[in-house]
Amino acid sequence: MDYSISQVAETYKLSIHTLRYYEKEGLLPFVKRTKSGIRKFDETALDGLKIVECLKKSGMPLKNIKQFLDWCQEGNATLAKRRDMFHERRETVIAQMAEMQHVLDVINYKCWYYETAVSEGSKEAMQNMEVPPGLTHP
Amino acid sequence: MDYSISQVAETYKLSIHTLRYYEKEGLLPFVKRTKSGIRKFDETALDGLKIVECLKKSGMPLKNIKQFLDWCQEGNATLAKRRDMFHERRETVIAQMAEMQHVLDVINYKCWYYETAVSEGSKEAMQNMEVPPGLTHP
DNA sequence: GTAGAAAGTAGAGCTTACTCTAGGTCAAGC
DNA sequence: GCTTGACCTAGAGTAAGCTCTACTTTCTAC
Repeated sequence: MDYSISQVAETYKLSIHTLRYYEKEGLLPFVKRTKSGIRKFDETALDGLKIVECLKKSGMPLKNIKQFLDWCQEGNATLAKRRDMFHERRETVIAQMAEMQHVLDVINYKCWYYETAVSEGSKEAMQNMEVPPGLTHP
Repeated sequence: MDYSISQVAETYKLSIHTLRYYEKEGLLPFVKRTKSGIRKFDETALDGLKIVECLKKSGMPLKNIKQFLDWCQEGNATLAKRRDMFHERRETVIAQMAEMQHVLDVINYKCWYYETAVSEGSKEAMQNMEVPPGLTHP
């Protein structure tokens, strides 16, 4: 079953412009065309798009995602590169999640702080910027 | 104790340019100056920078961070707005962490896939784009 | 008091990732 | 066969977040 660009845009919450841009940048090598030039997305093309989206969400720049897709086209010779890339991605994502947990700790503290400040009324000028030690880097 | 812009840049892994840019954008309202115009960062200024960094890492655009800092300057009248902002931030960060876990699941699958593909040698043309169902959105 | 490092300003330039416009083509329904 | 809507391309424009340049001033050490 094939999908049109507008159906894919709808499903993946990307604009049609963005999908065309991705293809121009070499991020959608599996998208085919009808004889009259209209794009058709089959399951392989959609799986490719899913990987692009996944890598993008992992914080990878589009040009590196294109690099990966180029390796895919080159066949088995690049298997080790691709494996190493996913290992590196895994480390990056794990580090990001740890950082996000840290950010969440600070935000939770701030939520508590402002809940207290609001419920106590405007007791004193609360212009506080403090963060408990251990919740931030240095 | 006060710190110079270069010490702060070093400690927080930001460029001097970036710190000056942040100040210009109103993101560092607690930074003071010597009589000759040289910036000095005290504990309050550093706490302010920590919050900016935290909000930035949470994915908040700089102009919204500035909005928050403006509210801080306005005093108690904005306490509820600030509380609501941190609640909204918390929801966003929690959603992002869930999404990152999902991304990590896909990457872990890909790590396994490529480890297998590499160790089995170039058995067949592995140009696979597949992702197990349930690991991606639609 | 002078060299050189480090600070300052204003403003131009860059990168990434879109986003939009103009103008043309194609397919389906009347 | 003609309208209408979805598709196409090429290329210009935009927003965010830096990053750099040019030039001046200030601080530190000899």
